Amino acid sequence: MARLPAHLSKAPVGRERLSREALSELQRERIVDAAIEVFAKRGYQSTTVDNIVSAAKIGVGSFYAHFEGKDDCLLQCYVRIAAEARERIDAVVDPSRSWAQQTCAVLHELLAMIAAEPLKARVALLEVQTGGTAAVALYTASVQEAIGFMTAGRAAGKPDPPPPATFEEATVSGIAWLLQQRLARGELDGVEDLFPEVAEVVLEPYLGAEQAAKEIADFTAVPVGG
Amino acid sequence: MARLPAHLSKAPVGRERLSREALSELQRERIVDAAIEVFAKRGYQSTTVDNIVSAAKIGVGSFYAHFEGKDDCLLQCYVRIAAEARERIDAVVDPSRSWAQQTCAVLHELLAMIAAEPLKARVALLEVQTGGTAAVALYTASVQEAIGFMTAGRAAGKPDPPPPATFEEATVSGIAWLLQQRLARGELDGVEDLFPEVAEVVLEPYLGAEQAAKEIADFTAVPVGG
Amino acid sequence: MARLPAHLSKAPVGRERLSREALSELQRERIVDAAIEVFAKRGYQSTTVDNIVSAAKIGVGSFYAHFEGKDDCLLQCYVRIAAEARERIDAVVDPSRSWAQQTCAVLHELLAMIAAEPLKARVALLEVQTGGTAAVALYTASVQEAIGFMTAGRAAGKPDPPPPATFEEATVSGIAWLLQQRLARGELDGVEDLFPEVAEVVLEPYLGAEQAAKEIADFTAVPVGG
Amino acid sequence: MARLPAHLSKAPVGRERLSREALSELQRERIVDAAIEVFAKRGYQSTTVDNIVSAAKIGVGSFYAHFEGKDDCLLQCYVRIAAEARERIDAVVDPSRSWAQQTCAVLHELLAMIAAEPLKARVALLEVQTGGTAAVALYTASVQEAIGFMTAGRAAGKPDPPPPATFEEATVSGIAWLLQQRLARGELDGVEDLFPEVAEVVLEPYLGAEQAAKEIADFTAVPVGG
DNA sequence: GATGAATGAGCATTCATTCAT
DNA sequence: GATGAATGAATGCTCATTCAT
Repeated sequence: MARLPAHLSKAPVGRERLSREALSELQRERIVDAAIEVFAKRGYQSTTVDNIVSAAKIGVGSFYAHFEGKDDCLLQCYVRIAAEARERIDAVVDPSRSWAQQTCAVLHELLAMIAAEPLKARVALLEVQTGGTAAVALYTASVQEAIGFMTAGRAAGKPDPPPPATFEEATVSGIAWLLQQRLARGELDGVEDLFPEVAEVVLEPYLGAEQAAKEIADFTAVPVGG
Repeated sequence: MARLPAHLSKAPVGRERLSREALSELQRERIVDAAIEVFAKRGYQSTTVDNIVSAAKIGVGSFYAHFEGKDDCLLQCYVRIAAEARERIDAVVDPSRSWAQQTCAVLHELLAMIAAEPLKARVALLEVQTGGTAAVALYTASVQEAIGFMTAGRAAGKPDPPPPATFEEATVSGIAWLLQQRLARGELDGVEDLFPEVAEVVLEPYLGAEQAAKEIADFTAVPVGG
Repeated sequence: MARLPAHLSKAPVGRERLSREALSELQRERIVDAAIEVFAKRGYQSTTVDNIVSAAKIGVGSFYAHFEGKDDCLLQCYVRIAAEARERIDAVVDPSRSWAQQTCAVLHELLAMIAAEPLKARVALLEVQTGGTAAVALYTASVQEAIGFMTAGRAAGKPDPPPPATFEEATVSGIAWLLQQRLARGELDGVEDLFPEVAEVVLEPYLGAEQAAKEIADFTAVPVGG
Repeated sequence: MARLPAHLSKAPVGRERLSREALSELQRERIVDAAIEVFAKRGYQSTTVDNIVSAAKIGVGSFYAHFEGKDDCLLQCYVRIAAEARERIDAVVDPSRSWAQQTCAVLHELLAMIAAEPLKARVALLEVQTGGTAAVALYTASVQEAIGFMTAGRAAGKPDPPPPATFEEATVSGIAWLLQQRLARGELDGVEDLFPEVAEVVLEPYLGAEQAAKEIADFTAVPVGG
């Protein structure tokens, strides 16, 4: 079937239902894509609504039809990136495998995503910090989730003595920071090569150096957890 | 009492020397004090020069006589806080003692400072991040210095196997982040109680769990390293 | 009456074409009109953007949508006035007639314009001088053009001996100044009566007193060169 | 007698009278000198009081002790330059000589002064125009005086027919303009070489080309009117 | 008399947001 | 639904002027 121009495509009723609901959603996606790029390149604070609007090739009015304002747009960018990341990570984590292998898979995928889409990473890790209370809250929630996941390692590794209560928080934060710094400095090449180190930092306290190294080696042998 | 010529009217000789040169410096200090509070309470980005000026009870002109602009003001706030921190830490670190004890002293003093002056901590750890390139560079330098200090632990503890290359970076960043989060959430009570945990996170990888615990216990017994 | 879709609501076909493109141009004209008046009445230097904005009854933002700043606004005022003047002069000059008659026509029209629109004259002759390099350059170019036109009189009149090289420059400048002074002093009444004198000052050196007087009399008899 | 430092020189009563009155006057001269240079180099409008104060190496307070404000300072600069010019011209004009020779002497000295002190010329001819009503009025008065002097040529030359009423105004203005333009463009080299042309423009209408050339030649032979 | 720190009104400019078309 | 012209509050900053020392 030939592709019709958008303003004529509404005719078929089934299509219509789709149009109303999803056409708008499609447009929003387009804007979010453009916004992510602009936020990443100019920084949140010095991005103007006009910058986004120009990049997305829409009118200002359309922007405000989709977002409550600049804050909200950043929020939605974050939500989108987080959802994508979540999806990719879920696709890669095999719940039947050990916590250590799952952790390796998560970390590996995380680094792969950052390497593949540094602009998104920059928005999700860096710019979100300057986007006001709501954005920071969302980010913090993600960090908390990661902390939760990591804390499961205590059950898995039964470390003796157990690390202090704040250990997971410090570690997750530390890794997030590490990645931010690389992004801020533009040192993106080889982000993936950080995997062994990062994995070691996470696993060692639970499993001990020897076992941690073994798990990492195992994972590296068959990366996607297959 | 007869009015004396200006240059004679200030009895104590020392006072006069102070006048021109240092009176201005005193004023700058006053403004920096006010600015720190405002930056901490409103956030750097949403602080206006006028906010600072009102808080410091000076005219706008005076502000610009002391600072090149808002950026420069934040910079000077950071420099001031960093210098103070450096001074306090130097006062507390006894170079004749072991690396572990020195580290404990640094961490303990750091937490004490944060607990005592959370506003300054917030500016130095949080707001400085959104203050433009120069401010971030300064902050990064401080972090690097801390990383350098921590790396000295490798020689002290001779851990086998040694932690990965990025370990120190991740740990320093992690702790900075941890503290930032508490500050951001306003969870300041008990910041000092974090000392044992934080110290453990730092010492354990170099000294092992047992020895780390011992050092912390030793330090806690005679805090200021006396 | 039923509400029509926007693109049909403007009955005359020609109107629609005008809309987007020219409506903005129309607005700019309105602002320029207002700006000319304000510049003339307050002087360029002590005119604020706000003065213009108030006079034009627009928002500040609209001003900056049309002009790069105050400088640019003056520039555009000058360009507009110069274009109008050029148009009127072209309409009045008959290239088939003698240089002397053309010169009379130019001078006469010039004086008529000044008499009719003293505010524009004031901006074009006076305020433009204080409007920065670009504005002065434009003005200087106009003066040079006038000098070029006048120099053609050497071929027409074959004066013996010829006037000195700087004669035309001094004369054009002198007349410009004369008119400026009258404008500055507000002595605008009867500017047109200056025509015989001004024309004599210009023509005499090329044609001699007698012939100059004759040409002026001829012109005055049938002003618009008909 | 040895020169004492200024603050000790008041002792002798006679000196004291001088001090009070003239010391202040001397200071004012120094400031005016500095101000002329600054006005000439930066333009009146973009000169700040601070610029002048720095150049004159005085405090702001002293500036306001001598001048009512920036306007007044320009005014006094103009007055000073005009007085100097007047003095130099008076020194060079021999009232016993013919009007033509006196005119030559005036014009020659004028050009010499401009060549010798272009900064002063720039202030007196250019910057004074942007210095507000009072300054312009003063300048206009000078021009009027020159017009008066020139009009005396009518009696001297008995031109037939006499030039139009505005002739002198146009000529004086034209020459002033000519010189301004050279100053504005920085084309100062050879300003003195303009003398023959300028003199011809002024003399010719009264004396006719032949006689004018003769007077100029006579003057050039023995320049200073001796 | 001289100083310069302090003042704050005033300015040009930006940009998030609205709304008529 | 989409557009973008118009808005105007808000901001950072300058500089003429004052006044306590």
